[in-house]
Amino acid sequence: MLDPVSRVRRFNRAVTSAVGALDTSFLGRGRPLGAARVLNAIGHGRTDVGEIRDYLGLDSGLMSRLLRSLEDEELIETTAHENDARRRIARLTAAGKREFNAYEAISNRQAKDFLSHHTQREALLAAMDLIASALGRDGTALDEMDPRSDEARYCLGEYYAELARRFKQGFDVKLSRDPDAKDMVRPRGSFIVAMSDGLPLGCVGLKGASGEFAEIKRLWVAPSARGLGLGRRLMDAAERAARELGIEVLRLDTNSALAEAGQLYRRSGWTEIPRFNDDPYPDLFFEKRL
Amino acid sequence: MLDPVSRVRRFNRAVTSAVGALDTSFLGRGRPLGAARVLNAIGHGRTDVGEIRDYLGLDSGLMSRLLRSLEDEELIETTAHENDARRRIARLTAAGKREFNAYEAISNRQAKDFLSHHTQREALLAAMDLIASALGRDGTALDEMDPRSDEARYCLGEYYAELARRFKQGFDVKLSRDPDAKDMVRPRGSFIVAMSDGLPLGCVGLKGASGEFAEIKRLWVAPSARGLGLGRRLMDAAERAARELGIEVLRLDTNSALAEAGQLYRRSGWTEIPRFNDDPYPDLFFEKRL
DNA sequence: CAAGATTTCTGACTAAAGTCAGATATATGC
DNA sequence: GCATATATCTGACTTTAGTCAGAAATCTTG
Repeated sequence: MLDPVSRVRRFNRAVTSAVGALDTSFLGRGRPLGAARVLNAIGHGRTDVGEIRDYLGLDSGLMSRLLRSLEDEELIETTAHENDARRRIARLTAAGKREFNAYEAISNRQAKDFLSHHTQREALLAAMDLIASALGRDGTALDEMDPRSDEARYCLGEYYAELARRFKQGFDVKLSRDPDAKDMVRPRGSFIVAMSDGLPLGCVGLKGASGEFAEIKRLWVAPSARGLGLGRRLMDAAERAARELGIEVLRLDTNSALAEAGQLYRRSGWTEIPRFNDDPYPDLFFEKRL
Repeated sequence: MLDPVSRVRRFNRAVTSAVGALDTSFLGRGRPLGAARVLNAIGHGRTDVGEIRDYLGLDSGLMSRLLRSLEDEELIETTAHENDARRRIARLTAAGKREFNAYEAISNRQAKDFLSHHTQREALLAAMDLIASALGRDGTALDEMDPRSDEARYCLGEYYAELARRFKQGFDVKLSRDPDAKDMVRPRGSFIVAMSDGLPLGCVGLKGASGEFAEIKRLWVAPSARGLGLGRRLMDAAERAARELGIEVLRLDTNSALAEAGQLYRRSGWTEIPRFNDDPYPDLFFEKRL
């Protein structure tokens, strides 16, 4: 009754039948599922035919025919790739955009209906985030971004909110040494965001150009993505960026209230050093030589 | 980025591709999905051909052919139903049992692998329970059971644990008026368990034979199934059972720390009355005339 | 027991998905 | 420039799923 394996399998069954219902709803617009999937992939910005084929796992012959059928419906147009005429680029026509929007509307309404039937909205959404992250962890990509981008600012906002929750004395960015965005952009530094299917799941900043060492700042992983090794991946990526920038010494500060972070640093080759700044929040200081 | 609808859709995408992988794994044994599904349904104890057809949503012609193909492989045998020779009963042969076990082993290993890749095990399982309950709520059946059955005892254990967590002074069954199991079995009373795909999600007891009124006891809903109206359904079922048993007055006691329960009673026609017993735990008392 | 209903089976189809061996056009490396 | 690799397309298949009409056997009800 409490066996974890049966619980996972119960989840699988529940989800399989729900997904079955989801699939048939796509047939509501008089188009076979294959063609609908290709149309959606194009609508979501995948234009390269080969990329769509890989993404959907289709045979090239089948893919070709699906493209032809969408062309016959005048929903898409294909052109040759500008640098490589072997490759084809597919784009939605005006009618194709309308059709794509209709599919989007169906999906959005379904999602809304699902949510509206439940009073446990937040718990349900948190559970969905957790599972989507767990299932999609191989699909989590680390992208270098500007720390002023929407994605980065979302991560930083969540990071500050979490510090405020976890520090006894609260947290106010203005009182801490908030790094200048330019110090976390090449060529001085870097800012990396972990993105999973459009949702930011974590970040880390590399703040350079402050003399003999650079600093790791703002390491954060979304609660729904913890335990998947994402913190480690972000730190590795930041170190890689540091090496590319010719940085030899890295430092960071943290607080002993953030136990997981401290563990991560110790386990990945950082050594504790004495306080090297006067920021009021940290009480633990680390260094790593690359 | 935080839009609930996008979060639901991200979950759908993650799960659809995971389920896709799950489906193809069934093909790993060289049998089309349809036949594999029928074999599994029979293995899980569904023997009546018509029942399987309804469960899997298959056309009778298709079903018939799938049965033939499984028979050709000598994985199943069919016989006529003993009371109705039109109906057919399907059973696994020894080879069929081996094959079914192989499918079970694949599913179990997949579930185990999934869990072993994550350190957030308990959080993940809780999230899966929540979502499975939310998706499968139409499939939650209320079954009358003996309060000494495994399912009932699991529910009661969870119920006591929750009271212990939520009451400031803790909770010890021995100090409360624990009803005799016989008073919650027909013809005196009843005990109802909400089952969803093998997992007990809630319970309620109807304790009769104590004079001029019967009592509702042990109303519990699993955390993962709250907000789905299950408490209401359980109460309705208990009242229905009470009417069948000719009971005219129902009473119950509860504690103001269980706010949701109090709300439910008030909203479904119960009226508060003065204390009618000397149990140390409750501080709220209700009555309903049927 | 006759008429009608129910359950399963069979035959004759269609649609969709998927496979595979070339053909064609283009790019790349020596 | 030529051999080789790559990307897409076409034709000729097969498999799987699903539909539908009607046959055959059996049950139910008046």
